[in-house]
Amino acid sequence: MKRTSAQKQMIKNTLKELDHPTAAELYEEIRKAYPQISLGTVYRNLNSMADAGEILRISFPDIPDRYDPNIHEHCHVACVKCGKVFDTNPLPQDLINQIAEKTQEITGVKIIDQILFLRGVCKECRGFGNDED
Amino acid sequence: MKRTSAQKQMIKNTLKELDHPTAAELYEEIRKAYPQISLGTVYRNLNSMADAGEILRISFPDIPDRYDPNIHEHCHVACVKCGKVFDTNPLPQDLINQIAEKTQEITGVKIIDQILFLRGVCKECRGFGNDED
DNA sequence: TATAATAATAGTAACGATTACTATTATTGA
DNA sequence: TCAATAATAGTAATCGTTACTATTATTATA
Repeated sequence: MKRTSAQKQMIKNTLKELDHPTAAELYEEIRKAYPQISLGTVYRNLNSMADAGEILRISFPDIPDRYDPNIHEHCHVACVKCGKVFDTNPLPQDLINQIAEKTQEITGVKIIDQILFLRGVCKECRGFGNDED
Repeated sequence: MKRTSAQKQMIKNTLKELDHPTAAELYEEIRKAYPQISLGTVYRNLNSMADAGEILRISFPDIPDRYDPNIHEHCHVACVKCGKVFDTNPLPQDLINQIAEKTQEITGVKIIDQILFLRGVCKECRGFGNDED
């Protein structure tokens, strides 16, 4: 049967404090208060929470996975320069669903997951607007 | 200045023969005719072609990148079981563009790339329809 | 409350995709 | 023909993540 642990709680709490952290970022943050925590423990707990649907795993190519305690958010943007991930909250999910349905017809692949996957350059990395807009 | 090479040509040709191959799959196929080719050479050429916009790199999380000589295709589905990638050709790109534009407003991230990222289970892996539909 | 069964952990090794490095080979402009 | 230098082959290294294993800690129950 499932058991609690101090580590699990720390991971949950720290996840809420940081903004879309990677496993490594969580690890480093928790280590400040609890140096003996293991990176494997962070991954194991993140995985089980994600599998249980308690948190969201955000997987973009080329950058480490990031995690989100807000499971209602379903679309993110990643900055190609710093790798930071942003919410895109009021997003027309219906449009994405439409596309998925059509795709299923065309390809015969039974769709179980759709993620619109946006990449760009964030304000910070653009130097607050002095670049090309 | 840029130079030609037999390897580069083989990679280009084999890319057209296979269906959305990975670098490793290309490597294995080319090795049949030219055993001394190096995996690094395959990667290097795929990268330079992709950077030059001559081919498309398809990056899904958890599976190795796949490559497509059809640069007009912009949306793919991947099977979560076998990792195969499928085209979804007549796809409403405008919808995706709409979403991207709205996202740029909300987040301030200047969007440079949008990929709708569909995952599912392909016909083959579903056993030709004897599974749940 | 003590204890036995066994989740969960820490620490480290392994993995797989990709990139980096380096000595060698091959293309090409002169 | 040949010198300059892209491109290569082969191998080592990297990085995010998972696997492994001995140890620790939780919890149901005696």
